[in-house]
Amino acid sequence: MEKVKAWEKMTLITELTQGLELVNRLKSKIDPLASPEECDLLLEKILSSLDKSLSILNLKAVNVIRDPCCCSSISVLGVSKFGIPTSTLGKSPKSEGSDLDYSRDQGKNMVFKKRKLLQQWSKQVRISGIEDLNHDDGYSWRKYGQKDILGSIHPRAYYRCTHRNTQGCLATKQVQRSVGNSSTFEVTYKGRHSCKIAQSEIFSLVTQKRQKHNKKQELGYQRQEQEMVIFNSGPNHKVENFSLTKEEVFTPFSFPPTPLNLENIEETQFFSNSMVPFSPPITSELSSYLSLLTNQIEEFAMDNILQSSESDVTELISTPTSISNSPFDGDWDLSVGFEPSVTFDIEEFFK
DNA sequence: CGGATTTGACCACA
DNA sequence: TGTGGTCAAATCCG
Repeated sequence: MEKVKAWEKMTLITELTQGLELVNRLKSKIDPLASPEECDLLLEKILSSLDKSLSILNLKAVNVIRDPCCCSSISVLGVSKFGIPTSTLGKSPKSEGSDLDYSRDQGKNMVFKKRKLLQQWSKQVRISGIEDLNHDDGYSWRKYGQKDILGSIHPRAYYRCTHRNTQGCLATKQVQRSVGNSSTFEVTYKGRHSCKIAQSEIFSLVTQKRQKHNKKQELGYQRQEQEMVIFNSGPNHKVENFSLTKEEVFTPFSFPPTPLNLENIEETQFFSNSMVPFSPPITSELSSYLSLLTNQIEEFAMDNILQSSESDVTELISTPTSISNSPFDGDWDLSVGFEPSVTFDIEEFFK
């Protein structure tokens, strides 16, 4: 058994390293002189490599049912993933089956009353400096509570997605001023966004970016800008620690199968399932996406493979789990390794 | 006036 | 029973 796991790890490392290398090679090829065929070939290889990795990983999640509300959830990288149904994640034995507890006003909000049900995943980031905490991550949040926390000078604020009522988006976040450094905020995200508004906003902004870019080109801009994706956050938005429990799956950009308008067709293609190779246009956006892919692979390798020793796992997440933190134990969805929000700075992205 | 925030009360869970 | 998370009425704000 251990040997199998070791073999899987090795294969994953190999495949992902290869993917990384290919992406870098492709990046270097993305210029007007590169032939489309060459790019196609490299893309095919990258996709094949990533698919292999995912096949291995998905074997572990074969029993996982797809999330009913995000049934076609696809990460920003186009990596197909298995979602874990909201109603089965972190569920206490008590609340299984039809024994779902809703709020007192059951018909009104369909809001889960049981705390555990929302603990699908959590991630914690630290944000230095005063900024608009309601929009620091690209989503719009509504505060619904504040609570004094034992052992902490500062109260904890509770936010939920603005689209909770309109779209049933269950994403929430908690913001608390750091005890040591009061200019630092600790933000813990829970639940996943299923709202379409956030997604369409992102698409719309991407389109705006594209138009802006095209205009610049028309105006004779010579400089090639990497304007689509900026990694490792801006100076004010610092992702210091990140961790996921294995039952947690976060898809900040989980794209529904709803048809998208034609002007976003390129994004749609790119975001679609990696099993279907997409065809260029090779654009600066693609180059940027590939940057994202490169970083994700690097992070994936760092977080999930190279640092698989339990001692290295930052214990920031308080999600109750009886399973060890080793990323390769038990059933879990490794597509979280490609979770784009880890290094994806929305603010920088949309500047 | 409608949406967002505040805040005391309620509830689940350990 | 204490603590953390959520609800919902009251209040604020643009």
